[in-house]
Amino acid sequence: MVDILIFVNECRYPGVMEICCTPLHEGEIDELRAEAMAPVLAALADPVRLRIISMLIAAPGGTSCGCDLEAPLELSQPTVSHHLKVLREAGLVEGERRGRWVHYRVIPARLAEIADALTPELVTAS
Amino acid sequence: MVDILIFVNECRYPGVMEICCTPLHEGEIDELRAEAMAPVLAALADPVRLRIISMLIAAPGGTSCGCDLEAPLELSQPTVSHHLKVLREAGLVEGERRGRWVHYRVIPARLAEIADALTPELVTAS
DNA sequence: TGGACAGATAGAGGGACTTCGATACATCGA
DNA sequence: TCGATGTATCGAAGTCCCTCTATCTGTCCA
Repeated sequence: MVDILIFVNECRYPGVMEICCTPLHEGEIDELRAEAMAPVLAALADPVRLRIISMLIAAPGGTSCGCDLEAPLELSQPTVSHHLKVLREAGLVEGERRGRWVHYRVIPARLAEIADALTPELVTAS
Repeated sequence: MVDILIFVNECRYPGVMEICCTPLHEGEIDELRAEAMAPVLAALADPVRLRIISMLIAAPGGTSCGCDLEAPLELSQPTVSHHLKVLREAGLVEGERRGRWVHYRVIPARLAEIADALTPELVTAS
């Protein structure tokens, strides 16, 4: 899809083009914060893992064992285990072993952190 | 002086927001929604692109031309152009050509939609 | 009109990711 | 103790992503 919008701006000051590239960057996040935030977003940036998170939240009690995820996801056990590990290492879910099962649960605060990190910037922008 | 500014915004995922940003906590999301949401998160899941978004928001007027991003990011022009393209195709930023510069701007609503989709219902989830 | 400059594109190299089958580990029940 | 079952890890194949250099397009100014 390509949207073509045509804007017609009147510029009163011919020299204004030179101002366009004034140095900016005040209050932008630093490299460290970006490097810390990206992996968590990367953990979320997979259809399978989004579905896993959604399924965990929707599950009765907010928990589900890994074996119950394989069938609806139509993925092999090692693959599901891999995705759960990624989510675990990103701090987005936690697992609790109960006998031979591991019950997984979403950590809501972690999701909220990410959401908040994306939201406040909108205040200054709008 | 009259400048004619042309907006060319390509969205690789047409109609994606309608299905992409169903909150994760409102029942189990289906495969289509997950497939639509993941690429937008993937666009965000890169330190360079997070910094670009932050820099655009922090810039005076909320816009910056691509050339001003290269130095602080310490990346080549093609690399910065590539990242801007990814953000553009995810619908997270838009570019507006002014003369030989292209001014980029974050689309706050898009960020807000992602944030809303991630925001868990802490009351029920915790 | 030609040089200078901003931006986009093409292609390549190196690395990371997703998925699988095979296999090891952990726990339960008989 | 032994077999069954749930989970984790390993290694491989294929794909995708980030970055670069080289090059092309588009725009401005002398």
